[in-house]
Amino acid sequence: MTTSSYAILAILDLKPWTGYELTHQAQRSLRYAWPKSERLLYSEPKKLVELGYATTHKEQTGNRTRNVYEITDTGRDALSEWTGTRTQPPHMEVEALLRLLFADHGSTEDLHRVLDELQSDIGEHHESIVELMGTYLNGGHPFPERTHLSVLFATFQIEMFKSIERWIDFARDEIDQWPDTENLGMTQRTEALTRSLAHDESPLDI
Amino acid sequence: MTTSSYAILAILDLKPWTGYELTHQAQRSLRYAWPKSERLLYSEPKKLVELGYATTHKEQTGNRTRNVYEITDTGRDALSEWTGTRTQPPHMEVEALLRLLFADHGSTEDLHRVLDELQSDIGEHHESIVELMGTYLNGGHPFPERTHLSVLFATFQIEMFKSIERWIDFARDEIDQWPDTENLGMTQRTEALTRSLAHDESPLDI
DNA sequence: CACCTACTACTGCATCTTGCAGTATCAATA
DNA sequence: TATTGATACTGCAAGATGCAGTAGTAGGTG
Repeated sequence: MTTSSYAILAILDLKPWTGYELTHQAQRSLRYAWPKSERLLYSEPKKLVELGYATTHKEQTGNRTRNVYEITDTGRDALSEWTGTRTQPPHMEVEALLRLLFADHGSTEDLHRVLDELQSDIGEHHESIVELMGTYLNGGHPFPERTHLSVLFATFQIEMFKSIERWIDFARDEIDQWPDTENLGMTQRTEALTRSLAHDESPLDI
Repeated sequence: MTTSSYAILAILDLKPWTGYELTHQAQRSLRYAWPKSERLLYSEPKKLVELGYATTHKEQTGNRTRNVYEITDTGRDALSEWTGTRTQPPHMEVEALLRLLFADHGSTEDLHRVLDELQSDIGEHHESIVELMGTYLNGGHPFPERTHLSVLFATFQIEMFKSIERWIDFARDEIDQWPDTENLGMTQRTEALTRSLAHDESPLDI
């Protein structure tokens, strides 16, 4: 059982789903906490059935069959046990930052493009979560009794997106001061920044 | 060539390294932008050699051999080409948020423990990057001419860590208002939060 | 001087995960 | 009637991780 298995098991605990529904529900609801590929999401419920944590049966719609999955009591026990285990540390991959670290291979224009791309990726997610909150306000939550959890979760997302967008603006201003990407080293500005970071101050507030 | 391959190639461009040094340098410097396992980091330079992007030779220290890798001109060309490709969107896995989303399986104490664990994980990283900035101030950067890049990168980290820590405090206050984790749904507080999020306001500022 | 520990320096293997291609049905619209 | 887009998956190759295992070296202790 991986964390992904428990994630699927938790969704399965809400109600029975077909593989297709489960996969797409997982992509929608877990996208910002635990993003997993469609392929994996299709495989997980099969594993749960093998372990006795879920049951499956085929449903017919005309000429097509769908696999319906349902959680078992053993599955619910497994979920409760998971609650007691240690939470894994966050894992964040940001290719834009990787490219920033090695920006001396390209021009400042290249680096600006990287920031533009990051901004547009974050912007999309940002917009769609703001929209989602609009639908919650109109009673659009699929499991209304769980709204308090979804909304607290959403505050995290919005905070992150806003922070990243603020940082992008800050980084753009900084890079605009650079004559080039290479060999600047410890400039006066960089030293001021380093000093404030070493005192654990937020340089964006200055 | 994956993004991880280019990451290793970029580090190889700084100077020749042994597999061991390369692996550990990559873990230190990429931990917050592109975290990869030791195992992968050992495999990547071999792939680079196969592709002609690096050369390798054995060095002897007594009875032990070490593999030294060096970038080739073809490798440098590959790096330049990479600069022109689209940056991948960020990918963030936060198990603590997954557990928050399904917190109705456990108690508010369980949820508080999850937040404590997140805080301690983030806190460790936060501390170590503040310390790192202290060493930069004392000329401790291994490639001084690249300090401007490392420091701008560090501003991102510190901003993220501070945001997450602020959010943890906010979430703790919110959860303390909950009589339980289950079936609260759209409470008055949650509705106020949802409303401010739907207007793209930061609820933490209120 | 032998012993122990911690670090150096990797490799193999099972398992997890992704991306892509492929297959086929169904419903709505033009 | 044809076509598009959504439904409903599966197989396979390749990327990535975790863990165990192997073995040499340097430094300090008793």
